[in-house]
Amino acid sequence: MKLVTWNVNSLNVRLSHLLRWLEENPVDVVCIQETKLTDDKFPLAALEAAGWHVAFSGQKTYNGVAILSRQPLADVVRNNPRYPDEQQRILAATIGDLRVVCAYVPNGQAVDSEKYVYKLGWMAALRDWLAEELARHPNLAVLGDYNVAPEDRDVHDPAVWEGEVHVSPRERAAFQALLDVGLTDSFRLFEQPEKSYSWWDYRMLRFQKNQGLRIDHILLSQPLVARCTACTIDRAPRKWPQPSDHTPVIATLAEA
DNA sequence: ATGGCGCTTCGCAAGCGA
Repeated sequence: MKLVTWNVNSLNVRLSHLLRWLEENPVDVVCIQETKLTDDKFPLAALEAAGWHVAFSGQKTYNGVAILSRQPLADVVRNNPRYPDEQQRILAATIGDLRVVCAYVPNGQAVDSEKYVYKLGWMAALRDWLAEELARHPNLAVLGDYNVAPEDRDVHDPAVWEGEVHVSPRERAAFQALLDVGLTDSFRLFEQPEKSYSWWDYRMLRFQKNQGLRIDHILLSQPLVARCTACTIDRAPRKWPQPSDHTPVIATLAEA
């Protein structure tokens, strides 16, 4: 089965991209970030017509997350129960024998800004909650836009980015703390092309020059690591007209 | 050093993203 994470940067604008990509790519679970839609505006009918079970949690203008699944979703949880948050950034659901968490980690804006402090606190609370989720659900997959490039090889030019938001030592430590509860970055289980990224700035021809960051990740608990046979980034939709600045990341799991 | 682009909104400029 295939699990996907994709920050669509407005589901309103990108619905046609999403539907096209889903037609071209037979997958089972899709975690979406930055829907930027209140729940009353969510395109539920279009996605159900395409054969998806859907859970979503949105707000006006910013953030918003959704999970699409070929199988029914159960035990849907909005937000981190340990961290009251007006911003809609987390959705969890049980799908078959998997517990799936869709996460949109705060951007952080600039190191030491108010938003950066929020990001670090938010990630620490996520870690605490994921430790509990993992105890309840050994088959845990956490997919999302983490807004952290874990290592220098995930950054097109580490010298330019040194100390900046997305790569700062405290953000990388907060990301490592997520792994330390018992999760693994599935992308690095496998040989990967050099200069693999999942986001490129719209400006300055960053995509054409492949000057990006790898900030969208699929983290797997140990039993799922044992089942994981591939993790890839699909750059194709970034080349379509009016693309999201992020591109899908796909993990493949063998049946238990 | 700056801005470049794109999306959003009680739009016509500004906040935010990354």
